[in-house]
Amino acid sequence: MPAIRLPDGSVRSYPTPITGAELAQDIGAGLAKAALAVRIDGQLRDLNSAIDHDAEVSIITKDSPEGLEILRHSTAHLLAQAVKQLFPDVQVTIGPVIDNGFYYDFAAPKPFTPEDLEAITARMRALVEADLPVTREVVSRDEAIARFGAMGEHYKVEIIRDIPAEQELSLYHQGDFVDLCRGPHVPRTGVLGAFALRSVAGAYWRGDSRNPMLQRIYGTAWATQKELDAFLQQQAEAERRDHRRIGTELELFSIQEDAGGGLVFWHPQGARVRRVIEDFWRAAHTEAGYEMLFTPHIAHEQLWFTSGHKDFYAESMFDPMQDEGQPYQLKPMNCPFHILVYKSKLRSYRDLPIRWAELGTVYRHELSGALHGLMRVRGFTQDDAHIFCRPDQIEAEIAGVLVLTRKILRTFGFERYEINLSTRPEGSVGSDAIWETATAALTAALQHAGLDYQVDEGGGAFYGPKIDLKIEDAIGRKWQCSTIQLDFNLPERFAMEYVAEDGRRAVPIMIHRAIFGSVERFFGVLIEHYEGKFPFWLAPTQVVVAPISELHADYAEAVAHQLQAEGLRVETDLRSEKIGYKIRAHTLRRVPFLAVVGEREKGNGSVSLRDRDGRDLGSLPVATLGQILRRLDTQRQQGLELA
RNA sequence: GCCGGCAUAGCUCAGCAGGUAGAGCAGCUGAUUUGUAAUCAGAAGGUCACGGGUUCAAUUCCUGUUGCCGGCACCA
Repeated sequence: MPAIRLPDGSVRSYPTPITGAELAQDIGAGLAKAALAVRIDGQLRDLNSAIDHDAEVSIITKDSPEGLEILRHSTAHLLAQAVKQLFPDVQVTIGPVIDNGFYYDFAAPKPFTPEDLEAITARMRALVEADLPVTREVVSRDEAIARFGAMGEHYKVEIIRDIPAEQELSLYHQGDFVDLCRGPHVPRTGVLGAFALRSVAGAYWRGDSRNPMLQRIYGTAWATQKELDAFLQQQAEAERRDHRRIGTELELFSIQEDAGGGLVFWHPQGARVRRVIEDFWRAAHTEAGYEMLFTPHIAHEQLWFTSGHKDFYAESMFDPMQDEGQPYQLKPMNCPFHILVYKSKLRSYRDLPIRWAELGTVYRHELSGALHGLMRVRGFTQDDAHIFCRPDQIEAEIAGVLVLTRKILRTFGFERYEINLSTRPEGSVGSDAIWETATAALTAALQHAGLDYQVDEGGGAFYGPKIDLKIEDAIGRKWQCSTIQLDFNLPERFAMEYVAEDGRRAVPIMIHRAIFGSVERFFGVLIEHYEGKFPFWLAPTQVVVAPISELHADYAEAVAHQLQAEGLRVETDLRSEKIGYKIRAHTLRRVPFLAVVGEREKGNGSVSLRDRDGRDLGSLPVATLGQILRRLDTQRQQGLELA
């Protein structure tokens, strides 16, 4: 005689065991219709599982996160059912829920084509239409193996063999389809519907590149068609922001087949932006007590044996080149060079902390399949810096890095971060004492800065703990850029030292840190973050002066010169085109301001100003415009408001 | 690196059961002298990614390479 307590605190008693579906029906017809599953004493179960004891029960609908997950999982099963019907010789493997959707991996003799996806989608819709009941069956391990073995589902058999013996095995049936699954699932296929298959791709069995490659079909599923449409629209939005497309359109950069993949060419418009970014970076670092270094791009291979890169990082390095019988190595990192500068003379404890920064271009042999626009390249410039300090200075230095990092990121409009503190992993170098000191210092610095962070236990590098920072862009995507890493390894390997207060030699602590990470990648993130609409201070071309007709060309040039004299990046558009044409052209280029000059403006020394969002900012004297724009530029304002 | 797809003018894309190609935009020339998101006209622009093969004939079919796209794996 179960007494059931509902989430609102009310209790319902029933004379006999009752299923989740019956309970929902008893509460209300609307709920019964929306119900997908039940939670019984915290356990998610199928809707038609029986409740035979006193319990806390809630009905799960697709409006809850759990409900949506079940919906997606059941849609993955629906996909598998459709595939099995259309391609009987395909074996099923796994079909989990992921962010925004699901996938299902199949061992298919022939890869799926886009046309196959359409056919599969159509079959899925038919199966929804058929409204098949979804039922659960508990089976013994031997029986499960026998059944899937008989069906020729060898991957399933392998999965079953790996499931711990004590765990109950359940099968889910819907029509002719049966799958091994923990569940829970929706009660009927008819409740599914707001889904779309998105792509097909290869994926290794069990994620191991030594295993055979399976065919993975990705899909997305939502509670309502409206949410599905919104999601697809958001995907389209992300596509519109694609830095590769915008980069070509705005002539910011290119990657040339003739030169090779992953090697970036900065065109004049992109190079202007980079220059502004780098100038700002240098100024901010100088202000924060850093000195700038320049170091070579190659060095004797031996240096990389000393650093350990040849042992631990060889796969990511280009092969050495020979010169006069000596092997030279293109650098994948800057740190050994900064260490050599440190070691060029004896250092005192009084010299510490030493902060050295370099926009250092490095080359890494990324696998060809990993390359992606500016986000993953083979040659890139790190905004690198190394701090050498005493153990007692760690906390203050980390705090300083955090302040500088936030200051710089905020200037680009990044205010929200996700921060991870990664602690000591297995098999790491360095003493217990130094790991404790360092980890405590990192923690203290984060706490004093009032920053929220998550601890990734054992997620540190073998050479030291680290803080990683992900920035959130304008449409909520997260990008890993900044990193602060302590290093107990390299100072030992290079036998770095300083003379301590007591006259003994001590080993300095080394901190690696980057704020942008890679200038190329950060630029790519900026393009997507701004959708190519750079704030005024970053815009490659800040103003275009466009005359109404040739009669005003001289005046337009005079205005442009005057603004250039203020240090602004100005162009004129003297083409024999109507003003509407020029407006359209420069608006599409995302130039922040267009200064239109005609008879009126020429007459009174003004311009008619308009911004790229189509706002008419009225008429302004040229001198006033110069002042206003100068201020926008130096203040690095995000928006284009003139006030 | 692996699986699949793709590669045609500067860009976006048509086309070709095998008979050496076409549009829009951009660029160029000319006309127009323009008032807030596309003025008109003309000419030009291609080793159909690159190499090999099949064929009387290859941009088209086969094959290798390179690059790109979507994933996977990788990113101490």
